Amino acid sequence: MLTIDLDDSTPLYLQVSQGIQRAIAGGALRVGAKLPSVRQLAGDLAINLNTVARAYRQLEEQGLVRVRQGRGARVASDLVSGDRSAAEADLRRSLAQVFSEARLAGLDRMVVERAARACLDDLEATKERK
Amino acid sequence: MLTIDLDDSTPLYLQVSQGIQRAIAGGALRVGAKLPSVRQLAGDLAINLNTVARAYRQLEEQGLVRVRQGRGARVASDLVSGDRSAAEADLRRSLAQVFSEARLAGLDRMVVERAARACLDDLEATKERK
DNA sequence: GCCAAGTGTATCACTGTATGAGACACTTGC
DNA sequence: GCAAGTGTCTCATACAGTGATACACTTGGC
Repeated sequence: MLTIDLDDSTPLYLQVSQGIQRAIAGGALRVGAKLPSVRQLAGDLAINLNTVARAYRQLEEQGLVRVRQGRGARVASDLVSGDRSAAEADLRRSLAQVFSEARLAGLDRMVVERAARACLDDLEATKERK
Repeated sequence: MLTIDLDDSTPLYLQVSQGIQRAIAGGALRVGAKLPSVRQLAGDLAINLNTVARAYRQLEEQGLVRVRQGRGARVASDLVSGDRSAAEADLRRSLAQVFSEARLAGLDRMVVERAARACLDDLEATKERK
């Protein structure tokens, strides 16, 4: 469910935390679910346990995960705090960049629209099966 | 047209190159247009000229800009090379992350859809006026 | 032809971030 | 009480980002 790409310039700890974010947003990880231990996940991904620990700490700062020494980490929420309008502004900034890159790469507007719809659908898909 | 946010963790040189990318994708900068000199832009943005130079060099590697010593930099193309299917895969990865973050921030699916459509429209807006 | 002004380039130093190795501390169950 | 499992801390290293400064190329006016 979670993969790491060493060629990607995105820091490993971010690849990990973002992967878990997506799993939570998509419903693959529900509130209360236990995350693998830092050693377990580090072993699976063939990276250092500190790197996983850092990802967990970041998720805890966002309030998505609750980490307790000796006990492991669990999903604490599927909603981060912070005001909506700021989030919407961030969303627009991100989308403007992503769409620009897609168009520069020669992707047609229709292709981009279809990809966007597909991604949104994927996100809801798992969520529905409650 | 181009702004720099020191609080944003995105490297300055990337903020610069991405801003120019967006300007090219949106049509604000047409092929052949001259970019400000590295000193000029660095002065405007209150950053080091090397940082701007690095952004220009990156844009040149992508083939979007042509830089010549002593002569300045011009927009060389509004299309980067590379195959479409890879670009589409990248697009999907990026969108999956951006949408996940938006939903975690509590944004409704409809709000996200509306933002996406608005961003796409903005992108085409300037382009039309030829 | 020369030179001043404008342009990008190269080098060096400094700082902070990312990653990893290893030791430490807490919790649980037997 | 203790062994096994869990997260945390500290230290070291490598590299990326940024800036100051000096260098090299191009153009235009004379």
